[in-house]
Amino acid sequence: MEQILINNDVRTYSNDEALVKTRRLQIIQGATKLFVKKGYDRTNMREVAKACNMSMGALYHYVGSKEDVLYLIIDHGLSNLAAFVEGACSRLENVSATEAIREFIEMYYRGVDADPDFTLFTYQETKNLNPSARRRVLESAARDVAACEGLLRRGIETEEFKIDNPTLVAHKIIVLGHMWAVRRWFLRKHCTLEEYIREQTESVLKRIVVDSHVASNESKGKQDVLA
Amino acid sequence: MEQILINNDVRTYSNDEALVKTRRLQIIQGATKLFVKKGYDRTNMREVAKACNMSMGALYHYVGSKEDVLYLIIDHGLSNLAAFVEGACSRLENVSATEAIREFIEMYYRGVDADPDFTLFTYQETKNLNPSARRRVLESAARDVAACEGLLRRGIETEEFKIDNPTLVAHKIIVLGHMWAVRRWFLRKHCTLEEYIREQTESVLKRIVVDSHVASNESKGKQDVLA
Amino acid sequence: MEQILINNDVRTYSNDEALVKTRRLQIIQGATKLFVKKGYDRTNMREVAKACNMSMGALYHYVGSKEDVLYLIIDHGLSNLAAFVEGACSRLENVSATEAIREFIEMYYRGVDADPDFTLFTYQETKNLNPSARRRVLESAARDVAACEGLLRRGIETEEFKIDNPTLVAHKIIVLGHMWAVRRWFLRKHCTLEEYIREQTESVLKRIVVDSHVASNESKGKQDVLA
Amino acid sequence: MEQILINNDVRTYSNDEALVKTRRLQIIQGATKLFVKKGYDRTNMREVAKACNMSMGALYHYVGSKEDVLYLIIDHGLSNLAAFVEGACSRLENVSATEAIREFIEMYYRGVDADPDFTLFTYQETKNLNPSARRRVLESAARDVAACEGLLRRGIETEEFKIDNPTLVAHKIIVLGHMWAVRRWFLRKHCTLEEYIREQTESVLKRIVVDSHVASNESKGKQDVLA
DNA sequence: CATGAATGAGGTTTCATTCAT
DNA sequence: TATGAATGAAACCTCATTCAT
Repeated sequence: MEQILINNDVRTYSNDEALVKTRRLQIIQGATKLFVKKGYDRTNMREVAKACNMSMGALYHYVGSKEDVLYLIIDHGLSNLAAFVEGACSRLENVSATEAIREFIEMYYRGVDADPDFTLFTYQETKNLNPSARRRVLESAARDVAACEGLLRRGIETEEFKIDNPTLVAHKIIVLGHMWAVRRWFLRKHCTLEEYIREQTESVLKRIVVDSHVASNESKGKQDVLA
Repeated sequence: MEQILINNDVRTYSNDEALVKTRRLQIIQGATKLFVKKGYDRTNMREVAKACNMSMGALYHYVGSKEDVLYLIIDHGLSNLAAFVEGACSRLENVSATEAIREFIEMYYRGVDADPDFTLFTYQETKNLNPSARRRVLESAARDVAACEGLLRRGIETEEFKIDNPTLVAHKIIVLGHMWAVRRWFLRKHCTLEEYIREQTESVLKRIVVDSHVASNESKGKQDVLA
Repeated sequence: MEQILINNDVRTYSNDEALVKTRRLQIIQGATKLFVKKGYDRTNMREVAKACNMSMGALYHYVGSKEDVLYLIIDHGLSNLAAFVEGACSRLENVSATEAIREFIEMYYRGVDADPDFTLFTYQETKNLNPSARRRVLESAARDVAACEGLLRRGIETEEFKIDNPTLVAHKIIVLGHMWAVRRWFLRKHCTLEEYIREQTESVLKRIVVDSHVASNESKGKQDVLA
Repeated sequence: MEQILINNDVRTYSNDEALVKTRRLQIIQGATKLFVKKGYDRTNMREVAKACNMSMGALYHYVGSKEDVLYLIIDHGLSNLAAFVEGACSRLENVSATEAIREFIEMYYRGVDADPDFTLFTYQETKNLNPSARRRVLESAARDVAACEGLLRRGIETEEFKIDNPTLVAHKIIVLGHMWAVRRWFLRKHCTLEEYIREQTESVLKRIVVDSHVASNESKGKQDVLA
């Protein structure tokens, strides 16, 4: 009888961790494309195996179930995005709040754009996850909002910003980033990523920067608006 | 040869149009709840029939396939929302552009809130529609944006607004409305619909109203912010 | 509670015999066309009702089941053909055996041609009848052969014919008549009914007429062959 | 995208051609018996699977649909019969036309007798095939007739035969072969295959052989008739 | 006598998962 | 470690028949 191992909450029959990692990446890449194109439920494991250049048996060596594949994909995407966010925040500790928001938006939106399928995917398939996995996704999403909110609150403390409900503003920043992926079919026809980033950035700053600070940022802001 | 009647591109075996309408509404109401909760693919037709208080046979009297149910739901929701939008726009012909945008946002967001399941649903299940039905959904979504864009352009002509890319702004107004439904699980915890509407309204207006007009609207705007 | 009546082995709720007859003819005509085109099993009762200009309820007033419809069709066709055969035989009592066979073939083949759908139908759908109805069909078919065989035996007795196995010859005459309907798709392209009848007639007679009689029929036979 | 392999226009999920061949033969044998006994439409796939000693899933590994099973059966039977016919014709190139027809009839009828279910089947179920498969069946049937007609025309050229409409005669030879299978229920009671073959052979030859040749074949012909 | 809406058993087909090789 | 044939439960959909109107 073969030994059953659990690695990262997902079953495998292999105890070669490096191999498991490699194969699972292979699975994530193959399956994401399919799931995004056809939807999770409309894709069967034969197709997944094919897209990963594996046999069905091999697939089930590194994964315990179809839902595990979904979980791996989402887990992978969330980690990537979380790394983006963490990296951004740590690098923004020493700039002005205004500049931090500017940079955060730019980085987050570029992070979404780097793997738009993943973002679209979370909007469409999160409901198919089991409750605990779903909670993880939602918590992760909330974490992004919280990170952004942290920057906003810093600006409030330094009196650069005046915001009634920073959570709401942070949330808006985040979801408008997601929309760049989710509404690609529409936005692609009407603007570039750079335009989109500038529009959301200026819009947010105009809403939150207190008047006395506007003056100091005027030159840069004006350039953007006039560009 | 086969006795197949079509209403609205959806097959029925009945000639009684009123009955078809009633039963289909029954189906739409029963199925939407289920589909939103479990997802379209995870819900089977036996469950749908039960939720509609019908037998399977009766269900298939008024509907040709499972996908038809999806189509009916989306068609119904789009019609409702389109009616909202049209109604709004016709009533806003004689007010100032600023006031029109205020009212449009209020009405659209309340429209979304009236049936949040439907909006969430379109974000999750549109991909399961056949190409022609999917096109209809996307066109309808584009129509909402266009309606809003029309109001913005009116403001530009009257020089109330100054906007670089009105399509982009209109799109933002619309999707932030959708987000009220899609991200309910988050937003419910942090604000009411009224707050959400006010936040997006003020944010947008601050971005687009030209300075000389800000003065004239100042009293009202201040009230909002301070409320 | 309505009275249940049986008429001709088939259930009806009506006791107006004339009406039953009319409606059933209506059913036979409507259903035969459909059954021949799509096959008995592929045709549903909704389609049958439509083809008969009846509601489903009306259909079931005059017929107890779908199989009853099949039974009525086959019964009707067999009666017609049996009448043909009986009529033919009675009119042929006083002619020479050779002439009788000539006329029998002509009449039988024309009988088949008068309703080719029915003959095709019996070859395709007899197996769908219940055992007792199926036995009736087979017996009826055997009766046709027996009638023809009777004419052949008459010729043997009068020494017009010399036949080893009259049953076999009679059977051939009958099935070649059926083939005119069953293989219509092929024969239509290569001959007319008249040619077909002449070919089978001459072929049979050449096989069975004793030499001394050939002389007496020579003039007519030659004409046919040379025609 | 989907891993669907096609062999012979019929879907399979297996790459192992030999296995596919084996399993399909298994399916053909199991299903033919059932389809002939109960009819195609009255037989369900569960029964087919059981008759083939397979699970439903295994069945659908080697076949894409129920209609595919029908198609495989008919394709298999047609190939067998075509091989018979081709073999016969090639071996008959160097014999007299009379002898060729004798042998052709013998071989064709024995070919029908080797798998009478198949012939009966084509008469009953061809209509259930999709148009393109149906055309193949009809073309194949026409090919048999054409092969026979070729032999007849050879006899006409060598002046062994005199025939007005060789197509019609060839057609008769073929369908009377089919009738041995289709009307087994009748013929079995009245003659053996050998008698049936002799009867049709003599009948045909008497019809087509020109008088001067009859003499030369007289001895053999007489033997046959008297046997 | 006539209607056609309703029923629900049973049909075909798919697919996640296992296991012998 | 790797393969892919096999399983069978469960999905969608049809349709003969009944019965309230």
